Amino acid sequence: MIKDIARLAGVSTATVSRALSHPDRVSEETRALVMGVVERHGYRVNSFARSLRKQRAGAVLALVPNLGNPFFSLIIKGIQDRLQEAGVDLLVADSHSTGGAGRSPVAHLRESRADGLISLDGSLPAATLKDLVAPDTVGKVVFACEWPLSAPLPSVRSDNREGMRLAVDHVVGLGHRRVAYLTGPAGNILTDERRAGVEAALAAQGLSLPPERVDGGDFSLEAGHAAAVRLMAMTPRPTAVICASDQLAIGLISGLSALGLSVPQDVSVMGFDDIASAPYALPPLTTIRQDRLALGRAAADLLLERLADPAATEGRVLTLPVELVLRRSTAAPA
Amino acid sequence: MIKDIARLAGVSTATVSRALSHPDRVSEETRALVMGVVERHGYRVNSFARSLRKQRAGAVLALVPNLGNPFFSLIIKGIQDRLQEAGVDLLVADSHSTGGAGRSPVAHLRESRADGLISLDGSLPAATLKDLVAPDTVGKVVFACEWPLSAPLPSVRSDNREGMRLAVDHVVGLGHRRVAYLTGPAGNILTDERRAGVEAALAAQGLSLPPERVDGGDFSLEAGHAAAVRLMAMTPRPTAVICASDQLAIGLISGLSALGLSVPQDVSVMGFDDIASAPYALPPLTTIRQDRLALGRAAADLLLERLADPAATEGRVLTLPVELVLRRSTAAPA
DNA sequence: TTGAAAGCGGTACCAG
DNA sequence: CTGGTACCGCTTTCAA
Repeated sequence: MIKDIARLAGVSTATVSRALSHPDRVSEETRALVMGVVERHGYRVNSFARSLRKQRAGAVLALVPNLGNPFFSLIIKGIQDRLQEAGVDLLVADSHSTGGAGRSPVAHLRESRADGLISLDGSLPAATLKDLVAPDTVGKVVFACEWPLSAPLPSVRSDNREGMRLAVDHVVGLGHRRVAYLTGPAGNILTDERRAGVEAALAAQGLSLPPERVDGGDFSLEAGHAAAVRLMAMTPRPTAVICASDQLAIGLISGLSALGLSVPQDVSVMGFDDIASAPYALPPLTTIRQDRLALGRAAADLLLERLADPAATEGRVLTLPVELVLRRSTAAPA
Repeated sequence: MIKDIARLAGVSTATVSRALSHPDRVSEETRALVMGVVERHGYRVNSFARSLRKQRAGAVLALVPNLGNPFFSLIIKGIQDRLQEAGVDLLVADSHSTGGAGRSPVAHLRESRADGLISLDGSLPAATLKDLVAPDTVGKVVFACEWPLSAPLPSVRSDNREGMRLAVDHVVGLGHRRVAYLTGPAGNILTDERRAGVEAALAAQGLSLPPERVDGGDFSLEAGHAAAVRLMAMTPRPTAVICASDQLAIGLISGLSALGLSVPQDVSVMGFDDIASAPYALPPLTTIRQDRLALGRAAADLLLERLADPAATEGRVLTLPVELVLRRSTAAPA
């Protein structure tokens, strides 16, 4: 194809290639000539041929725990925005729907379909993780939002502990003493971090988090809804519940409402994330905001930098600030 | 690379290639021999070289109006699930964040980065649309959820009109006579379809939808929230509001609540979509369910079929059934 | 069943 | 600044 352009322009293929990829290495007139022909024929370089020759895909893979989970959409958008600026394509895959023919996500790297990988899943199977830290892949991987405890790979994350400190200080400041915690899925790093954050902040206030005041088990609406009955059956009841996610909080409020209880009159509820619907919950949800768009962006940025210079980004961890967003779901205890 | 394997196995590269791609065209023992070496060295084919030779990318591009909008996540997941089964990769791009260097999404097709395109955006710029119906691309494109009115391209969609008929019949059956409609963004095909559906169904009941009883303007939570004041300022007030999306409905309920009004006692509210949080809204939202996962799946399926046989899928339109989901946000008028 | 070899469409080195 | 050309890694005739 480039041959056709070369012939039509009366130059060599090398010149066409240069005119397209290194405009400055070609004389003004030649460039105009070539570009004219290119334009007129709607010529586009074949990305395989180019990739094969340059040994890079021009694409990056994002690995998402569950593509159907709306929580990730903004992170993905952040990633895509940044990649697009760099002229890099974004491939997405679901880390849970096990690669059809059992293909590990790392296959994309090894088959050079992608130059790098951003994982939003910190709980990858040990085998996959092992593949990721292999010498030929370790320089191409970055984590976003979650991260694996067992390997010191570069990552971008929100300041989960600080977020929970903000949450605890807020409800304790309101006068709550019995605060319950709705946690995420076992084995998840965010679950661990946030819980540790809650415990530490509570301890700093001279309070504790007895295990029976911890419920939940995943980040979902359902889990939050289901926890309401159990939490309210306790005596004495907790007067405030901090949730590991907004979904959990919204589910909880729904469950509480089904019990005839209202927020924040009967219980205060806090979320974590500040998802789009948090301001429209009833009552509007007090929560900890993490900037998912910025997180995605930063992760893409980090990966791009890592691909360019693996050594410089070795083990780099970026912790993004979080913020307390006061709305109406918390109040002083009755 | 394949050369190394060939050398190590003591066979030709052709044989290695065959053992990998057409195991049946190679003797049992040769295959075992080759596979052994492949296994031992963790060899993976280079996808560019293969793509370059076979002239196909093994990837498909999904074009999303706004990657950050959680509404699309389930559709994307459906697409990805189906593609994965077929061993095809999924690239995603945002149709609104105009391709960095102004690259049209069609560039992916022309540069053979993707074999096909699934657009979730029915309102593509005229120029893009023109590119899509060009002879060399028209056989590679399919629409999902939305579709362009000006070009008869294959598409998968929900039965929007029937959905609105269900909604209208439900509220009218409850005894409502003054029903308002919260509509989507102007120029959007779903906006048009759904509104037409509402009008037709209302007409069939001997009722009408005067323009002043139409509000909204996009599918968002914000728009729903903002509409509450205006809707409630009307005299006489509408007793039921049908919304073009669940987001709109949830925003509306929030706005209503800020006004001291409650649903469904003061007003009945219906949504459309049945998003994950609909059952957890306060009150749980009565809505029209569209199966976004199935929709994505079907779209991927259709594209795969179209790539295999463009003629057979010419202008094909798949309309997926929708369903009324009764919850608590609707009741007989006071 | 297997091997030799011709590309697939570009890129970049090396001369000129 | 431009052209000739080897080569990126794999697939697929064509012959043997």
